[in-house]
Amino acid sequence: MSSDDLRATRLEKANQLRQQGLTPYAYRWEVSHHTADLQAKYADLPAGEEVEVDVSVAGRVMARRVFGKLAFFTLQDETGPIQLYLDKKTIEASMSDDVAAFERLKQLTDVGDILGARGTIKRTEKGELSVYVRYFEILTKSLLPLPDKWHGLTDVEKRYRQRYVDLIVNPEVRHTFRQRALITAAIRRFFDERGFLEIETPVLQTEAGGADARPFITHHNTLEMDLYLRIATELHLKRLVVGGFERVYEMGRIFRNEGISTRHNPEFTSIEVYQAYGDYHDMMTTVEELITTVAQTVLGTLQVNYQDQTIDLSPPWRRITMHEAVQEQTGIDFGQFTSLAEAKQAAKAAGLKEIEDCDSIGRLLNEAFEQTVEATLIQPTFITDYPVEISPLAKPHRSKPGLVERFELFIVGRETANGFSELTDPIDQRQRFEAQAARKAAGDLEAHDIDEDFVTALEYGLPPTVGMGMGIDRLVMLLCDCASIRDVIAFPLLKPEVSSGE
RNA sequence: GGGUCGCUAGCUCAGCGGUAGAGCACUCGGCUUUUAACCGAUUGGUCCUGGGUUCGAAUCCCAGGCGACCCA
Repeated sequence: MSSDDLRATRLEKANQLRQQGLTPYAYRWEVSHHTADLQAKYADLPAGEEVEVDVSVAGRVMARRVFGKLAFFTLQDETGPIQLYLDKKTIEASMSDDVAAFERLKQLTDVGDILGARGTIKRTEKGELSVYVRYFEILTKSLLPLPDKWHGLTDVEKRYRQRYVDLIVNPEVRHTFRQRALITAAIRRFFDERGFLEIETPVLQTEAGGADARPFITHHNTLEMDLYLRIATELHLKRLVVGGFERVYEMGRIFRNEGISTRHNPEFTSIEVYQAYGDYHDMMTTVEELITTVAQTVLGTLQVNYQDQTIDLSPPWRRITMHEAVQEQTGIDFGQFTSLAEAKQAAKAAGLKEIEDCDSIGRLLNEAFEQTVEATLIQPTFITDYPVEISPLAKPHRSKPGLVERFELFIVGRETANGFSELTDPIDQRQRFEAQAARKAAGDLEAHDIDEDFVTALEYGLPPTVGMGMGIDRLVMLLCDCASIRDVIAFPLLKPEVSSGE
């Protein structure tokens, strides 16, 4: 039967319900229990026994097993399944003013319908905990068939395009998004308990900044001006620290106009945290505490299984400078070079590729790091002390010229967090911005102009401050063992399907 | 951006140059202890789109679309 025929059949059933004086789209149902609560409460009820309690459940029919005068439905609510035991005699006795009740179950309900059911608790002789139904209502008539009850929905594209179907039939998907909510709640609790204030900053901005990334452009009609969607929350949160909030954070959506992959979605969730009077050493400890607290709260363990690898989150995590890490992998000490040409020669000799565009030793070092070190950082590792050229908002290192006080946290070869002692010198900041603006003028689409107002804010005085940004999606991927960022974003960006005939 | 693979019934898939198939779902009949219920019967198609080759294309070729994976 074709899709249209299946739908027509169910529409006809909805009409028949109306003819019986019933609505296929009810208004409410009094729920007394979730199925998981019942499963837990009556876990020890022996097969064949009934408990004379009144319970009321509601959910979606996932399976129907109908006999002549007896039927078993599998009902699924948010917490999971329970069986409905529907027996003709009992239903006819308890719904005596509704003679068509049992026939309605057989003829007018389908897999996919939302049902409400009241009755007692009974474990069947075959051992399945059931609601022994005395009264039921069809609360919502479903017009479309669910995927194959055994194979489910496996087509990845369909799962993302119709996430609601994915959620109905794949319990592990519901679990992932529940875990995600627990993770974000635990993160907020962590910072709230430490005196941080969550403050929301603008998504629409006249100038994007705070990161190297291409922004999305949108348009304000009455102002007749283009606006950018934010690529970071950094510059506004630091303004708040200038204003006197000593501990602030924001968890929210960031938009970057770049490609899509298993690790990139154009809109993603980050948290940025700023703490006055601290430095990057303090923040590394905080990040360590944050992630271990979240893992312990949500997973109950610090041994995380990710894609067949075991990640040990037990602190303390390894801390190693970028120079040391690169030297470990390549044997090259980038600190010894006095000229770029000399450094490039050594890099080429070590087999590094595509280094022609690097216009400084610092960028070359970073390239060497990305090519040789990043993928090896499986267990949590803080890489510290980055070149100033790639860190335009970080404070110069207190003892190492050319470097800044910055760290990045790597887990399973992925950048998971990025933090630094914030640059508080407005004159230095202006010069760094000018260098970025020059790159933009030279055609770098990820570079941005000087944020004059931010420099002004720094001139009023930013206390010594440490900041940190972390990708929430990647953390959820790690803790939920998801290979693709699309598995932790409910509605990932997809190209529209082109329907023929348009 | 490059490479590999996929797209056939509502779902999961087979068919790979000669009449478009199976299981599940749906529809009808039977059935008071099933849980992938079972038994019997029926129904269901833009084979992703557009060209080309051929007597004949779901199948071979070209281009395009969407997606997955790997690489950059």
